Amino acid sequence: MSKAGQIRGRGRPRKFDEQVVRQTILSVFWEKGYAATSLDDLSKATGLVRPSLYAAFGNKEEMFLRAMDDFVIRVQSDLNRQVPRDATPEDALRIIYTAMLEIYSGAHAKGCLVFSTAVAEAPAHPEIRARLAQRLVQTDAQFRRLFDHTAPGASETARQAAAEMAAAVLHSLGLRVRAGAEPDEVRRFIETAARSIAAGLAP
Amino acid sequence: MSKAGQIRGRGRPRKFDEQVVRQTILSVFWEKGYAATSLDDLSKATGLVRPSLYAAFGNKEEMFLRAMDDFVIRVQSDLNRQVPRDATPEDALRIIYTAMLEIYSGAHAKGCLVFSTAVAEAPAHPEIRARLAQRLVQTDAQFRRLFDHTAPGASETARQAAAEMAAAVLHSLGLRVRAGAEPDEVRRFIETAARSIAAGLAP
DNA sequence: TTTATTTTATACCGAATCGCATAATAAATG
DNA sequence: CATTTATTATGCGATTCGGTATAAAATAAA
Repeated sequence: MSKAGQIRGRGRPRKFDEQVVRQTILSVFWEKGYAATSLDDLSKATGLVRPSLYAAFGNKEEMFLRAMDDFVIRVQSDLNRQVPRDATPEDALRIIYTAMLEIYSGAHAKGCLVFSTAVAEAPAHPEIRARLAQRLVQTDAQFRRLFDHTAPGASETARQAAAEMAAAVLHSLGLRVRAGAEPDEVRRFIETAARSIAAGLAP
Repeated sequence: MSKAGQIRGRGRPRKFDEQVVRQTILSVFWEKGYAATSLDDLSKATGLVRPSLYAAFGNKEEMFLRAMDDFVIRVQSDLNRQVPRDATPEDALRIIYTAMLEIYSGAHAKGCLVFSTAVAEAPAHPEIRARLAQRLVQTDAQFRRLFDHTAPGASETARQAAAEMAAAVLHSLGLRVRAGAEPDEVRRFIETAARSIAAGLAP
């Protein structure tokens, strides 16, 4: 309860910033994965003692679900900032994939919190699986909207096919970075993928 | 040591079949993931007591590495059995993806042991990461060879691009099944993917 | 000041973890 | 039969795990 933070409540004031702590939790899960992250890890990283973490964010799974949300928010805002409205499909894909490569190749964390970390926990945690499934359909839909906008001349089936291929490339991108692929190698992969997906929209 | 099994050694004979136990270990890791699988789980499933597991297969990470190998062997033999030598690229992709969907949609286990489970452990376990990376390049190379054989008329860059796209679709396939996508939905994804990749090889 | 409320700090719980040390057992070998 | 070797069975040990109970501290409201 009382996560508003706006109005100072009645009792003892918190000595932490909820947004900062959420970003810290995200970074720990991102770096170490779900199972390998202990509540002690989170406690040490955030400076909050375990009962405070529970009171503020619930149990470990709820913390991870929040981290997934925060991860998606960060990615989306990054993409919205970088992708111009009037790009060609090929350029848009190049920009998106390059931005994702940047995100996936962070200082410590490697790969995607959703496509590489959440995926492993999906069988055991229905909530995580549901969120992952939701993310997959949203990604398909976003690419679909991108192509509806940037390649309105292409057929509907072509746009749908391109969207699914574009999503597949994104999934593969996360995997390749997580596996430690060389950045140059990944950039080449991005280039050929953008080109061949766009080719399916041209004629 | 003494894994040959061919000649009965000197000491007390094993009362388990190594191949059977390896398949059991694979199925447990496949179903529950790496971190969520305890040595007790493996012990119960195999009927072997923990020290016997250690003596025969090493520690948990070594067991998982073996499971990865066994998984790949099973997949490869399945594909070799199903993919005809003279198929078109489109048919070959359809057959391969459909077979993989079948494998990924097993009774209990859902998804790919390599692309969904090993991926999560890659940051913490260099050996697993190395094997995952190796698997990625081998998959690319296999699709490349497939297209070299089934679409010799296409340009080299077209074949290479198609191979990388085909691998990306495979990675995405594992994710979608793991996330609980409906089989019909996945089959439709397979169909459009096979078609659009093959289209890039035709002209 | 007194009371109510919220957060923090300390300490603890029971369960589960991996790995191993040791002893009992079963076969081959001399 | 005695010895050697390999496997199995028992059990522990030290640690870590997620989660919580309880008390101390800090602020607002009465």
